[in-house]
Amino acid sequence: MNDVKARPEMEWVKSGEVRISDLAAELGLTKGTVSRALNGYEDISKKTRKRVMEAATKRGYVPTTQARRLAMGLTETIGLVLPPMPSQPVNTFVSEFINSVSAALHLHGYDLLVHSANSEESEVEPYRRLVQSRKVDGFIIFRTNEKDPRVNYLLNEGFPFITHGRTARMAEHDWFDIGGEKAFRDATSHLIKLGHQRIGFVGGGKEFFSAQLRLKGFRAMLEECCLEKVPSLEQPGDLTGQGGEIAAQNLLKQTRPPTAILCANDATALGVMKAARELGFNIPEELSVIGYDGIALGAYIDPPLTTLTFSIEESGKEMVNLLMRRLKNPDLPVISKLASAILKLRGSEGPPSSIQNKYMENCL
Amino acid sequence: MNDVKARPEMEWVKSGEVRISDLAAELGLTKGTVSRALNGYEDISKKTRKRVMEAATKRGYVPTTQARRLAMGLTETIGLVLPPMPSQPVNTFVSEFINSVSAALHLHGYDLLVHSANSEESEVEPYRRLVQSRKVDGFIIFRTNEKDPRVNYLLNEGFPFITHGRTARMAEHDWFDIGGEKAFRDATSHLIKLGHQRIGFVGGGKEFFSAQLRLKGFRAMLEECCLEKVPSLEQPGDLTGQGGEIAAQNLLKQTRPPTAILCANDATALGVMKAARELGFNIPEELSVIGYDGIALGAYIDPPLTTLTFSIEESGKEMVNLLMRRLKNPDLPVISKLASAILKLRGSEGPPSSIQNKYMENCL
DNA sequence: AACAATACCGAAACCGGTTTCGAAATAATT
DNA sequence: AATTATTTCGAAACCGGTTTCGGTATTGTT
Repeated sequence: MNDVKARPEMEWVKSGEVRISDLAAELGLTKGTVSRALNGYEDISKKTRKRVMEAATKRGYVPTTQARRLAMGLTETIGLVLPPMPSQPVNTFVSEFINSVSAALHLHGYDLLVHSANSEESEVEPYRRLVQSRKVDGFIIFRTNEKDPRVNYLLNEGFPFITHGRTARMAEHDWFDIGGEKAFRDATSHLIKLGHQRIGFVGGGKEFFSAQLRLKGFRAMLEECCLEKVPSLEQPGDLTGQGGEIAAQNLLKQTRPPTAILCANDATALGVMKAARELGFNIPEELSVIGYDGIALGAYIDPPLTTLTFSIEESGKEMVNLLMRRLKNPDLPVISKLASAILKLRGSEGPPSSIQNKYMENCL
Repeated sequence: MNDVKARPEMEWVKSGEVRISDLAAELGLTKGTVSRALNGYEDISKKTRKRVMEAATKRGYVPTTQARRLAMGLTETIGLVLPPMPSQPVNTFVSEFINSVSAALHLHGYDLLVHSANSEESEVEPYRRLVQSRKVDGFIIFRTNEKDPRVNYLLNEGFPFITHGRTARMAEHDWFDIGGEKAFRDATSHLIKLGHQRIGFVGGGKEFFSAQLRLKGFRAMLEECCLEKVPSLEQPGDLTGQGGEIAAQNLLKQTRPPTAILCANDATALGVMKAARELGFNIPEELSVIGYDGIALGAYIDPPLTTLTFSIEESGKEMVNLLMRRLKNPDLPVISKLASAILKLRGSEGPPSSIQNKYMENCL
């Protein structure tokens, strides 16, 4: 019907127009034989294999993915569902993560299907759809909650996935996480050594298990250093900049505000810094702030944000490896990997203006 | 082989296990009939259609995507190739964009395939692979260059795509862009009205056509206001924070540094602000800075970044609409949409410390 | 030289759908 | 009642590959 190709300067053959049957006909073979020749079966003579290979490259034959996948009964595709965006406007983590996951998957011949979650429907709906229509072989889940419906659904379904972050059912599924406890112990220790005694904490909501672990590390180090635990210094957050703002206001408007604030992630820290500035606190002279994630833009703000971090690229690579292992052998026992974050000092923390370390002297 | 399902609490049937042939057998029909019944063909009696529909929902039948797509000869998938990341660490634009595109595609029943570009190979290689293996029906391209190899390749191939940003061959392909000329005219005018006379500009590299247009708008407004064009005040950039830093140093170390700097995008602006601070310039008192993109985090830095912006969500939606139109009818004439950015004042600009507006008086 | 073993390839089924075509059954027309 | 038009569905081809199975040709054995 459309023989009007209408692009005269196109000289070389349009690629992707040659099918396996064309190759077969051209070579006087059947498509089965051609297929086996290309896929390295042993029952093909070196001579014909060579003929087939050469013809394939010469004609630019590339198998149609859809057909191959249908025949082989797999999709070679991994799904990644973006959490509803409005809740996390300030986040380069996502794109950096997508990039690393996509690159890692590509090494295994897999594609990445990115799906956006509609905030009006249930959280598991996108997963259900992708599973039912068999569009993916597995999932990469991040921002996991302690009790995560997505995890529940996929576990129930027996569908492969790996989470970024631990969950209440972490013994039943593969996961990758960064040791938030240890990280926050380190960060807290660092602040205490600088002389801070009233340290605030902005969390990530009870539902985020990993964020809870950060709180745990914070508390543990406080106790270890004999600093009293002040409930009002622990504020809930939601891993967003806005949540950080609100929490910071709650902290800094107190009669005895903290001299330092630890944040469950960098986005929160940005919000905290914004609120602190608006309330007239100088950072880091009057208030130290430490974040978590190591997003690249943290280096570009004033002052540069001190943060706890683990290479996002590494994370993606690691998760993909674990997931590939699972896909190759679904019956393997559950595996997990806990990476340790490092404290990246950049300038948003320092000694408090007035150092009163009597507690420390008593204790350490 | 694995009859050890090992999940006793799983009561309801695992979804996705029923094929169209199962349905057909159960109903005493052929799969062809079932298929037509489900897809609304007119040659099916209402009675059997109802039977089929009910059986389908009852058994939870969902067609296997791969098979359907193979049969229909389309992939219902759009490709998006991420540019190499190292060059743009500070950028939430990407994830926001992916999110909006993905959501918009979903409304049309399309999936988004995100591919990462390997910086070691040619820029078009990922596109070539996706085209040849027939994994996608079309592309969404962003960060287009004036002479864009990707555009050349796809045009030559006759493969559907839409660009975010104009190119030298914009008359030959669909595109969506934001009117950078007009936007920078507005921003420049705004600065001039505030009293600025020495205004710097940090560009996005000659290869980024849209960035060039922003420069054009800047120059046009300067001329319109009878301000002399100072070549040393126009610095090249690369749309990254680092590029912004370098450019800012070049600008601010001059004997007569500018009192305001316009940046080709927000990432650049962040770099400029960083360098300015390090050189001891107060923003906005001693230096006004204006960016372009409207990334959300701009609101969370100090001072909040004034920027030119157009809804990223709108952009994604608009581009998807144009692309869908193209896919439905490849022979339609080229179409394009130019949206206009708005100047979002947030605080990183203000009047210069010493106002000397003799030029303006002469001219306006 | 007769027979068994091996190498090599063709034929056909299959993956799970869609779509065309024609035949049978039913309804409408004369 | 015979003929024609419609409705409704079955049969089969098709999309483009992969994989199993069986049958020649070729080689190896005695």
